Amino acid sequence: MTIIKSNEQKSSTGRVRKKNQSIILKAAEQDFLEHGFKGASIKGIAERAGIPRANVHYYYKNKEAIYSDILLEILSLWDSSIITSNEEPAKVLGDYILAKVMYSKTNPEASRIFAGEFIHGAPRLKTYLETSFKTWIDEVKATIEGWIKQGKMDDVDPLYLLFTIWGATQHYADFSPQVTAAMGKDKLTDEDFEQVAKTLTQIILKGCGITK
Amino acid sequence: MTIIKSNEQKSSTGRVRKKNQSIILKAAEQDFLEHGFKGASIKGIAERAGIPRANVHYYYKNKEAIYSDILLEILSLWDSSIITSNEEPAKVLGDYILAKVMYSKTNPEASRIFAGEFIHGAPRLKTYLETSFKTWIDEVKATIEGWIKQGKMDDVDPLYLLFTIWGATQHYADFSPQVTAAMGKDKLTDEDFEQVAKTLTQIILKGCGITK
DNA sequence: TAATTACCTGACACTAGTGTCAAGATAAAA
DNA sequence: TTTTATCTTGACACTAGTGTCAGGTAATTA
Repeated sequence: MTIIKSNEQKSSTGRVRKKNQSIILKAAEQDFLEHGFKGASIKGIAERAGIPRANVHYYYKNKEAIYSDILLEILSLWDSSIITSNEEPAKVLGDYILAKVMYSKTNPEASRIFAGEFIHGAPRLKTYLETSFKTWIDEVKATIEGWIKQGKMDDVDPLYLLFTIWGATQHYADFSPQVTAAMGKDKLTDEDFEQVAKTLTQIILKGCGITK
Repeated sequence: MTIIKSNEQKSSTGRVRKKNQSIILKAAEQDFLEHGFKGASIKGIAERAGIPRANVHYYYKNKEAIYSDILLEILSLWDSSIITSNEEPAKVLGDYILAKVMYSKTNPEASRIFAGEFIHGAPRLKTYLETSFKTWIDEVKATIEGWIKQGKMDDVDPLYLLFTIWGATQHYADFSPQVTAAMGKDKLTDEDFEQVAKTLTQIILKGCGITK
Protein backbone atom coordinates (compact mmCIF):
# COMPACT_ATOMS: atom_id res chain seq x y z
CA MET A 1 0.00 0.00 0.00
CA THR A 2 1.30 3.43 -0.78
CA ILE A 3 -1.24 6.05 0.19
CA ILE A 4 -1.99 8.89 -2.29
CA LYS A 5 -4.30 6.88 -4.48
CA SER A 6 -7.12 4.86 -2.94
CA ASN A 7 -10.87 4.79 -3.02
CA GLU A 8 -10.84 2.48 -5.98
CA GLN A 9 -14.45 1.68 -5.37
CA LYS A 10 -16.31 -0.60 -7.64
CA SER A 11 -18.12 1.98 -9.78
CA SER A 12 -21.75 2.33 -8.78
CA THR A 13 -24.40 4.83 -7.99
CA GLY A 14 -23.27 4.62 -4.40
CA ARG A 15 -25.78 5.25 -1.62
CA VAL A 16 -26.05 1.89 0.11
CA ARG A 17 -22.37 1.61 -0.52
CA LYS A 18 -21.66 5.04 0.85
CA LYS A 19 -23.68 4.43 3.99
CA ASN A 20 -22.07 1.09 4.69
CA GLN A 21 -18.56 2.26 4.05
CA SER A 22 -19.10 5.05 6.50
CA ILE A 23 -20.31 2.60 9.14
CA ILE A 24 -17.34 0.38 8.54
CA LEU A 25 -14.85 3.24 8.61
CA LYS A 26 -16.23 4.54 11.86
CA ALA A 27 -15.98 1.13 13.48
CA ALA A 28 -12.54 0.61 12.02
CA GLU A 29 -11.28 3.92 13.33
CA GLN A 30 -12.22 2.85 16.84
CA ASP A 31 -10.59 -0.51 16.44
CA PHE A 32 -7.38 0.95 15.05
CA LEU A 33 -7.39 3.46 17.86
CA GLU A 34 -7.66 0.80 20.52
CA HIS A 35 -5.40 -1.83 19.05
CA GLY A 36 -3.21 -0.19 16.43
CA PHE A 37 -3.05 -1.24 12.82
CA LYS A 38 -1.54 -4.68 13.34
CA GLY A 39 -3.67 -5.38 16.38
CA ALA A 40 -6.98 -4.48 14.77
CA SER A 41 -8.88 -7.21 12.97
CA ILE A 42 -11.56 -7.29 10.32
CA LYS A 43 -13.42 -9.61 12.63
CA GLY A 44 -13.34 -7.00 15.36
CA ILE A 45 -14.29 -4.21 13.01
CA ALA A 46 -17.22 -6.20 11.64
CA GLU A 47 -18.47 -6.99 15.14
CA ARG A 48 -18.18 -3.37 16.18
CA ALA A 49 -20.02 -2.30 13.04
CA GLY A 50 -22.67 -4.92 13.65
CA ILE A 51 -22.43 -6.57 10.26
CA PRO A 52 -21.10 -9.93 9.14
CA ARG A 53 -17.45 -10.10 8.32
CA ALA A 54 -18.08 -11.20 4.75
CA ASN A 55 -19.94 -7.98 4.20
CA VAL A 56 -16.93 -5.94 5.21
CA HIS A 57 -14.91 -7.92 2.70
CA TYR A 58 -17.45 -7.00 0.06
CA TYR A 59 -16.49 -3.35 0.44
CA TYR A 60 -12.84 -3.65 1.39
CA LYS A 61 -10.36 -6.17 0.07
CA ASN A 62 -8.48 -6.20 3.36
CA LYS A 63 -7.39 -4.25 6.43
CA GLU A 64 -4.87 -2.20 4.49
CA ALA A 65 -7.63 -0.90 2.23
CA ILE A 66 -9.69 0.26 5.18
CA TYR A 67 -6.74 1.84 6.91
CA SER A 68 -5.68 3.54 3.73
CA ASP A 69 -9.05 5.25 3.43
CA ILE A 70 -8.93 6.42 7.02
CA LEU A 71 -5.39 7.69 6.82
CA LEU A 72 -6.13 9.55 3.63
CA GLU A 73 -8.94 11.45 5.26
CA ILE A 74 -6.77 12.28 8.25
CA LEU A 75 -3.99 13.58 6.04
CA SER A 76 -6.32 15.91 4.17
CA LEU A 77 -7.53 17.31 7.48
CA TRP A 78 -4.02 17.72 8.81
CA ASP A 79 -2.70 19.54 5.81
CA SER A 80 -5.59 21.93 5.63
CA SER A 81 -4.57 24.16 8.53
CA ILE A 82 -2.16 26.24 6.54
CA ILE A 83 0.05 29.11 7.51
CA THR A 84 -0.54 32.03 5.23
CA SER A 85 2.30 34.45 4.83
CA ASN A 86 0.63 37.79 4.26
CA GLU A 87 -0.22 38.57 7.88
CA GLU A 88 1.97 39.49 10.78
CA PRO A 89 3.73 36.68 12.68
CA ALA A 90 1.69 37.23 15.84
CA LYS A 91 -1.55 36.77 13.94
CA VAL A 92 -0.39 33.87 11.79
CA LEU A 93 1.21 31.86 14.59
CA GLY A 94 -1.60 32.67 17.00
CA ASP A 95 -4.16 31.43 14.51
CA TYR A 96 -2.13 28.35 13.77
CA ILE A 97 -1.72 27.43 17.42
CA LEU A 98 -5.41 27.94 18.01
CA ALA A 99 -6.27 25.79 14.98
CA LYS A 100 -3.97 23.04 16.20
CA VAL A 101 -5.37 23.08 19.72
CA MET A 102 -8.90 22.98 18.37
CA TYR A 103 -7.96 20.12 16.12
CA SER A 104 -6.77 18.20 19.18
CA LYS A 105 -10.06 18.94 20.83
CA THR A 106 -12.29 18.12 17.88
CA ASN A 107 -10.39 15.27 16.25
CA PRO A 108 -8.50 13.47 18.97
CA GLU A 109 -9.01 10.13 17.23
CA ALA A 110 -7.45 11.35 14.03
CA SER A 111 -4.55 12.84 15.93
CA ARG A 112 -3.93 9.58 17.74
CA ILE A 113 -4.07 7.42 14.65
CA PHE A 114 -1.66 9.78 12.98
CA ALA A 115 0.64 9.63 15.99
CA GLY A 116 0.45 5.87 16.10
CA GLU A 117 1.59 5.75 12.54
CA PHE A 118 4.76 7.67 13.40
CA ILE A 119 5.42 5.74 16.55
CA HIS A 120 5.47 2.53 14.58
CA GLY A 121 7.87 3.99 12.05
CA ALA A 122 5.41 5.56 9.60
CA PRO A 123 5.73 2.77 7.02
CA ARG A 124 2.63 4.03 5.21
CA LEU A 125 3.56 7.70 5.17
CA LYS A 126 6.92 7.61 3.41
CA THR A 127 5.64 9.06 0.15
CA TYR A 128 3.50 11.63 1.90
CA LEU A 129 6.48 12.82 3.92
CA GLU A 130 8.61 13.10 0.82
CA THR A 131 6.04 14.97 -1.24
CA SER A 132 3.24 17.23 0.00
CA PHE A 133 4.58 17.37 3.54
CA LYS A 134 8.06 18.36 2.44
CA THR A 135 6.68 21.05 0.16
CA TRP A 136 4.53 22.47 2.91
CA ILE A 137 7.45 22.47 5.34
CA ASP A 138 9.73 24.28 2.94
CA GLU A 139 7.18 27.00 2.35
CA VAL A 140 6.58 27.59 6.02
CA LYS A 141 10.27 27.53 6.71
CA ALA A 142 10.83 30.25 4.13
CA THR A 143 8.04 32.35 5.60
CA ILE A 144 9.46 32.21 9.09
CA GLU A 145 12.98 32.87 7.89
CA GLY A 146 11.59 35.95 6.21
CA TRP A 147 10.18 37.17 9.48
CA ILE A 148 13.52 36.66 11.16
CA LYS A 149 15.37 38.58 8.46
CA GLN A 150 12.88 41.42 8.82
CA GLY A 151 13.57 41.51 12.53
CA LYS A 152 10.02 40.59 13.37
CA MET A 153 11.11 37.81 15.67
CA ASP A 154 14.17 36.23 17.30
CA ASP A 155 16.48 33.99 15.36
CA VAL A 156 14.75 30.73 16.15
CA ASP A 157 15.12 27.69 13.90
CA PRO A 158 11.76 27.52 12.07
CA LEU A 159 11.61 23.75 12.22
CA TYR A 160 12.22 23.58 15.95
CA LEU A 161 9.52 26.17 16.37
CA LEU A 162 7.09 24.11 14.33
CA PHE A 163 7.95 20.93 16.21
CA THR A 164 7.35 22.76 19.45
CA ILE A 165 3.91 23.87 18.31
CA TRP A 166 3.01 20.43 17.05
CA GLY A 167 4.30 18.62 20.09
CA ALA A 168 2.68 20.99 22.53
CA THR A 169 -0.72 21.04 20.81
CA GLN A 170 -1.05 17.41 19.79
CA HIS A 171 -0.09 16.39 23.29
CA TYR A 172 -3.62 17.11 24.48
CA ALA A 173 -5.07 14.57 22.07
CA ASP A 174 -2.31 11.97 22.02
CA PHE A 175 -1.58 11.89 25.74
CA SER A 176 -5.08 12.62 26.88
CA PRO A 177 -5.14 10.09 29.74
CA GLN A 178 -1.98 11.63 31.16
CA VAL A 179 -3.31 15.15 30.78
CA THR A 180 -6.60 14.40 32.46
CA ALA A 181 -4.87 12.51 35.26
CA ALA A 182 -2.59 15.46 35.91
CA MET A 183 -5.45 17.92 35.89
CA GLY A 184 -7.61 15.68 38.01
CA LYS A 185 -10.61 15.72 35.71
CA ASP A 186 -12.28 13.26 33.39
CA LYS A 187 -12.26 15.43 30.34
CA LEU A 188 -11.06 18.88 29.37
CA THR A 189 -13.79 21.47 28.92
CA ASP A 190 -14.08 23.97 26.10
CA GLU A 191 -12.71 26.60 28.44
CA ASP A 192 -9.71 24.42 29.21
CA PHE A 193 -8.88 24.19 25.54
CA GLU A 194 -9.27 27.93 25.10
CA GLN A 195 -6.97 28.48 28.03
CA VAL A 196 -4.47 26.04 26.55
CA ALA A 197 -4.42 27.94 23.28
CA LYS A 198 -4.06 31.24 25.08
CA THR A 199 -1.24 30.09 27.33
CA LEU A 200 0.59 28.35 24.52
CA THR A 201 0.31 31.37 22.27
CA GLN A 202 1.60 33.56 25.04
CA ILE A 203 4.60 31.36 25.80
CA ILE A 204 5.57 30.78 22.21
CA LEU A 205 5.09 34.30 20.87
CA LYS A 206 6.89 35.87 23.78
CA GLY A 207 9.48 33.09 23.65
CA CYS A 208 10.23 33.95 20.04
CA GLY A 209 10.38 37.64 20.69
CA ILE A 210 7.19 38.45 18.85
CA THR A 211 5.74 41.42 20.63
CA LYS A 212 2.92 42.74 18.55
CA MET B 1 -2.23 -6.96 34.76
CA THR B 2 -1.85 -3.93 36.92
CA ILE B 3 1.70 -2.67 36.78
CA ILE B 4 3.44 -1.79 40.09
CA LYS B 5 4.22 -5.34 41.09
CA SER B 6 5.80 -7.70 38.62
CA ASN B 7 9.02 -9.65 38.20
CA GLU B 8 7.53 -12.57 40.00
CA GLN B 9 10.26 -14.82 38.71
CA LYS B 10 10.43 -18.40 39.71
CA SER B 11 13.03 -18.12 42.46
CA SER B 12 16.41 -19.31 41.26
CA THR B 13 20.06 -18.48 41.22
CA GLY B 14 19.38 -16.63 38.01
CA ARG B 15 22.18 -16.34 35.44
CA VAL B 16 20.90 -18.40 32.51
CA ARG B 17 17.51 -17.01 33.39
CA LYS B 18 18.79 -13.47 33.56
CA LYS B 19 20.55 -13.72 30.23
CA ASN B 20 17.57 -15.22 28.46
CA GLN B 21 15.07 -12.82 29.91
CA SER B 22 17.18 -9.97 28.70
CA ILE B 23 17.28 -11.43 25.18
CA ILE B 24 13.54 -11.92 25.21
CA LEU B 25 12.84 -8.44 26.53
CA LYS B 26 15.03 -6.85 23.92
CA ALA B 27 13.29 -8.73 21.12
CA ALA B 28 9.90 -8.00 22.64
CA GLU B 29 10.60 -4.29 22.86
CA GLN B 30 11.27 -4.20 19.14
CA ASP B 31 8.16 -6.17 18.39
CA PHE B 32 5.98 -3.99 20.59
CA LEU B 33 7.54 -0.94 18.97
CA GLU B 34 6.72 -2.12 15.48
CA HIS B 35 3.31 -3.60 16.06
CA GLY B 36 1.96 -2.25 19.32
CA PHE B 37 0.89 -4.40 22.22
CA LYS B 38 -2.04 -6.12 20.59
CA GLY B 39 -0.23 -6.55 17.30
CA ALA B 40 2.89 -8.09 18.76
CA SER B 41 2.97 -11.87 19.13
CA ILE B 42 4.93 -14.30 21.23
CA LYS B 43 5.62 -16.14 18.02
CA GLY B 44 7.17 -13.01 16.52
CA ILE B 45 9.12 -12.24 19.67
CA ALA B 46 10.49 -15.77 19.82
CA GLU B 47 11.55 -15.64 16.19
CA ARG B 48 13.23 -12.30 16.66
CA ALA B 49 15.00 -13.60 19.75
CA GLY B 50 16.04 -16.72 17.89
CA ILE B 51 14.63 -19.19 20.37
CA PRO B 52 11.67 -21.58 20.23
CA ARG B 53 8.37 -20.18 21.31
CA ALA B 54 7.95 -22.71 24.08
CA ASN B 55 11.11 -21.39 25.63
CA VAL B 56 9.66 -17.91 25.83
CA HIS B 57 6.66 -19.40 27.59
CA TYR B 58 9.04 -20.98 30.06
CA TYR B 59 10.07 -17.53 31.26
CA TYR B 60 6.92 -15.59 30.69
CA LYS B 61 3.39 -16.81 31.18
CA ASN B 62 2.10 -14.61 28.36
CA LYS B 63 2.47 -11.37 26.43
CA GLU B 64 1.11 -9.29 29.31
CA ALA B 65 3.89 -10.53 31.57
CA ILE B 66 6.56 -9.51 29.08
CA TYR B 67 4.98 -6.14 28.45
CA SER B 68 4.58 -5.53 32.14
CA ASP B 69 8.32 -6.01 32.70
CA ILE B 70 9.18 -3.63 29.88
CA LEU B 71 6.72 -0.97 30.96
CA LEU B 72 7.94 -1.12 34.51
CA GLU B 73 11.48 -0.39 33.46
CA ILE B 74 10.33 2.49 31.29
CA LEU B 75 8.34 4.02 34.12
CA SER B 76 11.29 3.94 36.47
CA LEU B 77 13.39 5.72 33.85
CA TRP B 78 10.71 8.31 33.20
CA ASP B 79 10.15 9.19 36.81
CA SER B 80 13.81 9.61 37.57
CA SER B 81 14.29 12.98 35.89
CA ILE B 82 13.02 15.03 38.79
CA ILE B 83 12.61 18.74 39.24
CA THR B 84 14.31 19.84 42.43
CA SER B 85 13.00 22.97 43.99
CA ASN B 86 16.02 24.53 45.65
CA GLU B 87 17.53 26.11 42.58
CA GLU B 88 16.41 29.05 40.50
CA PRO B 89 13.70 28.45 37.85
CA ALA B 90 16.07 29.10 34.95
CA LYS B 91 18.44 26.43 36.16
CA VAL B 92 15.79 23.91 37.14
CA LEU B 93 13.72 24.19 33.98
CA GLY B 94 16.80 24.36 31.77
CA ASP B 95 18.15 21.18 33.30
CA TYR B 96 14.79 19.49 33.00
CA ILE B 97 14.38 20.39 29.33
CA LEU B 98 17.89 19.19 28.61
CA ALA B 99 17.25 15.94 30.45
CA LYS B 100 14.03 15.38 28.51
CA VAL B 101 15.63 16.09 25.16
CA MET B 102 18.49 13.75 25.97
CA TYR B 103 16.02 11.10 27.02
CA SER B 104 14.39 11.37 23.61
CA LYS B 105 17.77 10.99 22.02
CA THR B 106 18.98 8.11 24.18
CA ASN B 107 15.77 6.19 24.76
CA PRO B 108 13.53 6.74 21.76
CA GLU B 109 12.15 3.21 21.99
CA ALA B 110 11.07 3.70 25.57
CA SER B 111 9.49 7.02 24.73
CA ARG B 112 7.55 5.49 21.86
CA ILE B 113 6.28 2.54 23.83
CA PHE B 114 5.18 4.92 26.54
CA ALA B 115 3.44 7.11 23.99
CA GLY B 116 1.76 4.13 22.40
CA GLU B 117 0.34 3.22 25.74
CA PHE B 118 -1.36 6.60 26.04
CA ILE B 119 -2.55 6.66 22.47
CA HIS B 120 -4.37 3.42 23.04
CA GLY B 121 -6.00 4.74 26.18
CA ALA B 122 -3.37 3.81 28.75
CA PRO B 123 -5.29 0.81 30.09
CA ARG B 124 -2.20 -0.47 31.87
CA LEU B 125 -1.18 2.84 33.45
CA LYS B 126 -4.30 3.72 35.40
CA THR B 127 -2.82 2.96 38.79
CA TYR B 128 0.47 4.60 37.96
CA LEU B 129 -1.32 7.77 36.90
CA GLU B 130 -3.32 7.82 40.08
CA THR B 131 -0.40 7.22 42.42
CA SER B 132 3.24 8.09 41.82
CA PHE B 133 2.51 10.25 38.80
CA LYS B 134 -0.11 12.30 40.58
CA THR B 135 2.18 12.83 43.56
CA TRP B 136 5.00 13.98 41.35
CA ILE B 137 2.72 16.34 39.44
CA ASP B 138 1.39 17.94 42.60
CA GLU B 139 4.88 18.60 43.92
CA VAL B 140 6.07 20.16 40.71
CA LYS B 141 2.92 22.21 40.48
CA ALA B 142 3.50 23.60 43.95
CA THR B 143 7.09 24.45 43.14
CA ILE B 144 6.18 26.38 40.02
CA GLU B 145 3.33 28.16 41.76
CA GLY B 146 5.86 29.21 44.36
CA TRP B 147 8.03 30.76 41.67
CA ILE B 148 5.07 32.64 40.30
CA LYS B 149 4.14 34.00 43.72
CA GLN B 150 7.73 35.13 44.23
CA GLY B 151 7.55 36.98 40.92
CA LYS B 152 10.27 34.85 39.40
CA MET B 153 8.21 34.10 36.33
CA ASP B 154 4.96 35.01 34.57
CA ASP B 155 1.65 33.66 35.73
CA VAL B 156 1.61 30.55 33.56
CA ASP B 157 -0.43 27.49 34.47
CA PRO B 158 2.21 25.02 35.73
CA LEU B 159 0.49 22.07 34.10
CA TYR B 160 0.28 23.68 30.69
CA LEU B 161 3.93 24.53 31.01
CA LEU B 162 4.80 20.94 31.83
CA PHE B 163 2.70 19.60 28.96
CA THR B 164 4.47 21.98 26.64
CA ILE B 165 7.85 20.74 27.75
CA TRP B 166 6.81 17.11 27.46
CA GLY B 167 5.15 17.49 24.11
CA ALA B 168 7.95 19.49 22.63
CA THR B 169 10.74 17.21 23.86
CA GLN B 170 9.12 13.83 23.35
CA HIS B 171 8.18 14.85 19.85
CA TYR B 172 11.71 14.15 18.68
CA ALA B 173 11.46 10.51 19.72
CA ASP B 174 7.80 9.83 19.06
CA PHE B 175 7.52 11.57 15.69
CA SER B 176 11.03 10.85 14.57
CA PRO B 177 10.12 9.97 10.95
CA GLN B 178 8.31 13.28 10.60
CA VAL B 179 11.15 15.22 12.18
CA THR B 180 13.82 13.67 9.99
CA ALA B 181 11.70 14.13 6.88
CA ALA B 182 11.23 17.81 7.68
CA MET B 183 14.92 18.30 8.36
CA GLY B 184 15.91 16.31 5.33
CA LYS B 185 18.28 13.98 7.12
CA ASP B 186 18.27 10.33 8.10
CA LYS B 187 18.99 10.87 11.74
CA LEU B 188 19.53 13.77 14.10
CA THR B 189 23.11 14.28 15.23
CA ASP B 190 24.31 14.99 18.74
CA GLU B 191 24.66 18.62 17.76
CA ASP B 192 21.07 18.70 16.54
CA PHE B 193 19.84 17.51 19.90
CA GLU B 194 21.98 20.04 21.70
CA GLN B 195 20.56 22.73 19.48
CA VAL B 196 17.03 21.50 20.16
CA ALA B 197 17.60 21.73 23.89
CA LYS B 198 19.09 25.19 23.56
CA THR B 199 16.32 26.53 21.34
CA LEU B 200 13.58 25.01 23.44
CA THR B 201 15.07 26.34 26.64
CA GLN B 202 15.32 29.77 25.10
CA ILE B 203 11.73 29.81 23.87
CA ILE B 204 10.22 28.43 27.04
CA LEU B 205 12.21 30.43 29.58
CA LYS B 206 11.74 33.67 27.72
CA GLY B 207 8.14 32.73 27.02
CA CYS B 208 7.51 32.35 30.75
CA GLY B 209 9.28 35.58 31.60
CA ILE B 210 12.23 33.93 33.28
CA THR B 211 15.13 36.22 32.63
CA LYS B 212 17.99 35.12 34.77
C1' DT C 1 29.63 -38.15 40.83
C1' DA C 2 25.04 -38.73 42.12
C1' DA C 3 21.03 -36.26 42.87
C1' DT C 4 18.48 -32.29 42.32
C1' DT C 5 16.99 -28.38 40.12
C1' DA C 6 16.87 -25.48 36.16
C1' DC C 7 16.31 -25.21 31.40
C1' DC C 8 14.80 -26.64 26.64
C1' DT C 9 11.67 -27.96 23.01
C1' DG C 10 8.61 -30.86 19.71
C1' DA C 11 4.07 -31.92 19.65
C1' DC C 12 -0.78 -31.37 20.64
C1' DA C 13 -5.15 -29.34 20.95
C1' DC C 14 -6.95 -25.48 20.90
C1' DT C 15 -8.89 -20.25 19.46
C1' DA C 16 -8.57 -16.19 16.42
C1' DG C 17 -8.36 -14.34 12.07
C1' DT C 18 -8.27 -14.39 6.83
C1' DG C 19 -10.18 -14.44 2.11
C1' DT C 20 -13.35 -16.56 -1.25
C1' DC C 21 -17.47 -18.24 -3.14
C1' DA C 22 -22.08 -19.51 -4.31
C1' DA C 23 -26.71 -18.75 -3.69
C1' DG C 24 -30.16 -15.76 -2.41
C1' DA C 25 -32.20 -10.98 -1.23
C1' DT C 26 -32.67 -5.97 -2.43
C1' DA C 27 -32.50 -2.09 -5.03
C1' DA C 28 -32.31 0.41 -9.51
C1' DA C 29 -33.00 0.78 -14.27
C1' DA C 30 -35.42 -0.41 -18.39
C1' DT D 1 -42.75 -5.40 -13.96
C1' DT D 2 -39.02 -7.45 -15.68
C1' DT D 3 -34.24 -7.43 -15.82
C1' DT D 4 -29.93 -6.30 -14.24
C1' DA D 5 -26.66 -4.70 -11.06
C1' DT D 6 -25.77 -4.30 -6.26
C1' DC D 7 -25.67 -6.09 -1.89
C1' DT D 8 -25.75 -9.84 1.79
C1' DT D 9 -24.25 -13.79 4.26
C1' DG D 10 -23.33 -18.74 5.79
C1' DA D 11 -19.98 -21.88 4.91
C1' DC D 12 -15.42 -23.57 3.71
C1' DA D 13 -10.63 -24.08 3.68
C1' DC D 14 -7.17 -22.09 5.04
C1' DT D 15 -2.95 -19.52 8.12
C1' DA D 16 -1.46 -17.36 12.50
C1' DG D 17 -1.17 -17.47 17.23
C1' DT D 18 -1.86 -19.47 22.02
C1' DG D 19 -0.77 -22.26 26.14
C1' DT D 20 0.50 -26.77 28.09
C1' DC D 21 2.93 -30.87 28.78
C1' DA D 22 6.04 -34.71 28.74
C1' DG D 23 10.34 -36.25 28.17
C1' DG D 24 14.57 -34.80 27.36
C1' DT D 25 19.43 -32.00 28.30
C1' DA D 26 22.37 -28.98 30.87
C1' DA D 27 23.75 -26.84 35.39
C1' DT D 28 24.18 -26.87 40.30
C1' DT D 29 24.62 -28.62 44.63
C1' DA D 30 25.53 -32.07 48.07
